[in-house]
Amino acid sequence: MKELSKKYDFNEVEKDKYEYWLKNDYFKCDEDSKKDAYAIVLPPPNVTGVLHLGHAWDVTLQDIIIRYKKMNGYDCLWLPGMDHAAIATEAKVVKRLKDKGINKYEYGREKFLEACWDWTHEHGNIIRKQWAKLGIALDYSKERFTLDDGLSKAVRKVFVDYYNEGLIYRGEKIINWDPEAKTALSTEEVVYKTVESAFYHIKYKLEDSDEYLDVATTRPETLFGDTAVAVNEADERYKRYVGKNVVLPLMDKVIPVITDEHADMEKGTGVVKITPAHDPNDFEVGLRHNLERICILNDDATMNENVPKKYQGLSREACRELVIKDLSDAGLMLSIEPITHEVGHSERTGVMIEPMIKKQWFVKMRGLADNVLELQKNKDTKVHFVPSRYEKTMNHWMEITYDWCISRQLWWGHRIPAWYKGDEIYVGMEAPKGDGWVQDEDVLDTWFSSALWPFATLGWPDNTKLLQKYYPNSCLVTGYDIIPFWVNRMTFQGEKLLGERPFKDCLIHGLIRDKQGRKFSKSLGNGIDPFDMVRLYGADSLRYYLATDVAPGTDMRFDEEKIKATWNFVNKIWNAARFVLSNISEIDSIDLSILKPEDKWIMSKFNHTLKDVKKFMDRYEFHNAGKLIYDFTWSYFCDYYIEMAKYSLETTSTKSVLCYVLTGILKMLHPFMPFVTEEIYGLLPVKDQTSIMISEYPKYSKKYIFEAEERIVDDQIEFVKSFRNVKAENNITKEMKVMFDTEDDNDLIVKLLKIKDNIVKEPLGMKAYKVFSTRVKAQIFFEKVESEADKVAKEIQINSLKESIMRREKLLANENYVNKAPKNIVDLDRKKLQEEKDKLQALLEN
RNA sequence: GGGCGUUUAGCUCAGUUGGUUAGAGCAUCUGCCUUACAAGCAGAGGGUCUGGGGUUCGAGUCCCUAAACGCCCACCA
Repeated sequence: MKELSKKYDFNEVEKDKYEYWLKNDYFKCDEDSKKDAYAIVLPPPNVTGVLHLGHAWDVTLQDIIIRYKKMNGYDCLWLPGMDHAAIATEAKVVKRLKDKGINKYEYGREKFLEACWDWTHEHGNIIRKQWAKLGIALDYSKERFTLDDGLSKAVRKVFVDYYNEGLIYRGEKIINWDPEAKTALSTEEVVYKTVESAFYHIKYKLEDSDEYLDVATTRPETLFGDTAVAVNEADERYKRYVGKNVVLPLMDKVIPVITDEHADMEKGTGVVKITPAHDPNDFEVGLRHNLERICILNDDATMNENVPKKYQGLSREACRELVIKDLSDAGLMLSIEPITHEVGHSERTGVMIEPMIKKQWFVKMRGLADNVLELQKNKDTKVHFVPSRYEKTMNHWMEITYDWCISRQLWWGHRIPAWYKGDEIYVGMEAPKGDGWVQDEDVLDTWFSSALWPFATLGWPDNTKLLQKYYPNSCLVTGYDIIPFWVNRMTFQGEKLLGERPFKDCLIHGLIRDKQGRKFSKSLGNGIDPFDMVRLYGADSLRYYLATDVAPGTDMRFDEEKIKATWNFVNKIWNAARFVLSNISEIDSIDLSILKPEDKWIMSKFNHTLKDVKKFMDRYEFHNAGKLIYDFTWSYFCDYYIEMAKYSLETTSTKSVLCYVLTGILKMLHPFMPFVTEEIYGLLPVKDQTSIMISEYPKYSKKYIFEAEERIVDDQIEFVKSFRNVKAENNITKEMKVMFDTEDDNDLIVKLLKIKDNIVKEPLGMKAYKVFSTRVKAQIFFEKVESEADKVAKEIQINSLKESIMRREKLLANENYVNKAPKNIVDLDRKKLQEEKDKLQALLEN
């Protein structure tokens, strides 16, 4: 038998396990098997970088589900993959090339894409190694990439079909422009930040008059694009100006004063400048009044040729300063009122978003979203969120959603399958026949392809075996921050294209923060590399910590001390196993036909625990399941059963129970700690499989519930605890004499108390002090000289007992309580009352 | 401006459908090298559950209300 190290050595244990699992194909699904299917698609990490703690958390939860379901007899598919992350990866590659002195546009589309593929392969390999470190059971034979041929085909199919159905259209609208990445964005890719700014009150003089309108704006530099000034029709203050013209400051130009519902009498001065090309509301106003749209910005947010020469080429910031100065110099600036307000920034590049009018491709959302809302009304068709409150996040989005701008002015991504020839347009799976067709330069939003992930990875649009068996997926696991980007879109796409929800359950977790509750960020330098934690404490410790620290859906504050504590737990298991293994090496079967009371006790406890653990596992409440296993293992099994077992190690039942329960613990723990459980399982003399991964999850068995023995041993333990307490408080040493008086067989108590050598038969003197219990019908006497402090302590104890007795008597005298409360609760109170009375009696006698 | 979450021991977190005197880990204090584990064992102290009101025999748990912190959504010129 292999000599096990005293201290748990995760390096030794985790070495080679992953390769072993892979080699034996334990991670592979079997689409031909008759077993029920259980499928999860991995949220594909961006190939932008490497995995962080959030990923580790996300994949650990999924691995726990997969391993648990596998052990429960399901044919499991866990499909891995990565996301090409169009804008994010493109930004990284642009920067890498720039560092080498290469400009993207001079480099050319083809070579640039090669550089992107290089980047993808590099980071893909790193990510695969990281997955292996964490021990996650991914079926690599099914691995996909959001930009591979299959996904590309699916993307084109959706695009073409939607186009033909009128669900995808090309149009000129105000979109969110990222002047850094020089691309359009969707509303989800815009994050609002509070910015210090000001309301600039500007004089718009009436034509041929000294009168003026006070126009307030936060963006004075956009006045060059103004084509009207609007007031509300009902606004008495401005009625007389309607239909007249005002002179646009700094421009030799007049624009009309119009009435429009958009002008709110309550807001500002009630006069609003209309810039149809740079504001979504103004765009609508412009449509209603047929106003000219003057774009005043270049794609990099510098001023273009539509502004006066002196401002051309300036950045929007520089232009604003100059405009303010020029307005002030001209006496046209009425006042500057400082404010803070929310301004949209690009989620990726961080720069301020410029609303611009552009021709882009859109998905018409209303119908698609309504379909989801309809299906969410029925429990058989809805996506079940865990925790359920996140359903509201999705539904709200479905209610307010806008048409989705899907075209991106990038190169890295799925190129839009549209071709142009003059005014003609062709949308199709392949390039049209004939000369002169030019393909659309743009690519699609990266989320357009990832929205198809739950089914395109299974072969859709072909009706494959995989698709039939594993769609809808059983569960999706992701963070709440991804709901708007991804979960929502997978849902409407799956439901539209396949007529069914993409996954039955959606397990949502939170974000990981640092110990002060701050987000991890590069600028704070508070980032934690999960693989540093793996190096320090092992993957099992990190996994158990991540899976059990918080309840589903809530944020986690990262605490390295807790990973350390988890290592202690693993070490505890390791040593318990060491003890068990060294005592059961010769058994070749498990014989539970004859059991001692303590055997029955631990068997009962094990079965109760198992039942609850399964309940929690099925509900994705891994923090509850983990806690139960922890308590059972440490308290019941290690602290009591193993201690009791030490006195009957030669007995067959003891050996069998030790082996049986240890096996059960390993199996319950395996989804959380795959490495150490696999190691110990491999050393067991009796087991059902070669690998714990493919072994069967323990089954709850009523046969091994022994209520009577459970209660007897519980009572004995209770007695042991109270005497240990007295023993500690009175410094009872090994040498002190005690007398143990019992009616029943309470040998166990003597053993657990380790007082065998202290016991004397003859009665002790008059100063004997007594510990006793009615439950086990036993008393212990020992000599004690009562100090003043003891007397005080005793007095306090007596008083609190009296109080408790009074409280309980009053409660039991309350008819309302006795009649309305459940019987078992009331009975418990009665029992408790009697015990308190006995205890009081004993104290008074001492 | 809407919506959501959090607030429980010194710290980080649990706490099922309301039901014994609210739990865990870490930290603290006391005593132990007891032949699996001193990163361990045996004990102890420490919270009235953010404040206020209500429902109930009974509230950390349900309802109303206030506050602090955080998040999401929203075109405030």
